[in-house]
Amino acid sequence: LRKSKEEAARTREAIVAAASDLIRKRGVAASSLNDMMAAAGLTHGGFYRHFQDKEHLVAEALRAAGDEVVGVVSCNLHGSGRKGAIASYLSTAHRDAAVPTCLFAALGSELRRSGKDIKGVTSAVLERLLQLLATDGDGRETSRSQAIVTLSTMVGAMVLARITADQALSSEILACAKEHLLE
Amino acid sequence: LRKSKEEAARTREAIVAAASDLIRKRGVAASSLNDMMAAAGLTHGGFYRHFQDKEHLVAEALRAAGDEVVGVVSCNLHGSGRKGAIASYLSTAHRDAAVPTCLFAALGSELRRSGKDIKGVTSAVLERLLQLLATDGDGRETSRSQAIVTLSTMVGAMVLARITADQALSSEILACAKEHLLE
DNA sequence: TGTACATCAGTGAACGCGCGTTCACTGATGTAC
DNA sequence: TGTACATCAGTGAACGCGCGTTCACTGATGTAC
Repeated sequence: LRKSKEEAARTREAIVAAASDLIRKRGVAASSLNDMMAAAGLTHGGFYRHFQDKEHLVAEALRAAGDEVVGVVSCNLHGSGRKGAIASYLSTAHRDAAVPTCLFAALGSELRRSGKDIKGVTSAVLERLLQLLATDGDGRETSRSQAIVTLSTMVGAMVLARITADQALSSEILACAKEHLLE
Repeated sequence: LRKSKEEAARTREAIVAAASDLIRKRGVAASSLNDMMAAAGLTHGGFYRHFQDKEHLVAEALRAAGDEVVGVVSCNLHGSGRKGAIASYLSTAHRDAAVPTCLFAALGSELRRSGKDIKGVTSAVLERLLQLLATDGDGRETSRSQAIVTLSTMVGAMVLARITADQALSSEILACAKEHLLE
């Protein structure tokens, strides 16, 4: 049942997209090839027609997730300015999203133990995010160190808000971080 | 080869301590019972004489790790004040430690997907850390919302500093966060 | 205090399972003439 | 344009492995008398 080149390329993209979502939902280790292929509507056997091994798919999926978070933040920056982008990131909607947008908050501690290729991918995403945040919605430059602190606070607040079992504390963390970053 | 009650209790503590270290090094999922028992100098078969199942050990190990981070921060606060405690947390030594002190920075994204028992343990640790940070080294109260923002920035900066493959960027993140939090 | 027996901490083999990976196979697609 | 054949996307069974968990066993510890 060979597929046309266009169809095969679409299949590959579907696998990457499914992997990108599943990995942000469950983490890298807990996302099996079987699960990711099934999420793309395929059986596991065909995986190696598209990717060398699991690590290569993970790297591509994280690159896709990185493009997405950079795109969303960029879009929010240009649409609602620096404050709007921060408020959107620190919203309960982002905290509770079935597929978290930000791969750093979703995967941070797992990415630390990844191999060089994956670390390279996520480092590039981090650098792009910092450059984005070092401009406000109208393209004016703010300082790089301010961007670093802002992103650190955003990611840390989201990680802590998702850890706690106490809903009131979780919302309090997001609210405090938001209020502080919006001055 | 039955052991005395005291010896058995010491064994149990050793397992919890070994698990606490290994889990912060490698994460929960990547720490097998076999590895944790071996780290305590035992074989895997005896595990169920001490714990009901893996999840119960993980919960205890995280409680122990929580006690440790609360202890370290408390000690630093009383020894070198608020600024000293923050500087110590955001040091490259903490970033590169074989066994990370802070379980939130080390395990944040994995804890999010844990069961209720484990979330309860980590929530309690988070609350204790916030109460600690809401006092300075001399016992004076600062605001709770400030403690939340400070801890968010600390955890986020450590997560990001550990993710990046770029050593210069990693150190820059820690330095920026430190400078900002120390005013 | 001594003796006989029950308890149980720890060992090492075994289990069922899901993992990443491989492979023989199918049949539509792509290519050479 | 039509025909013959090579290619390869996708399927489903199979592999070796490590996982969490169970279990028969050992022999020192704890207990009853």
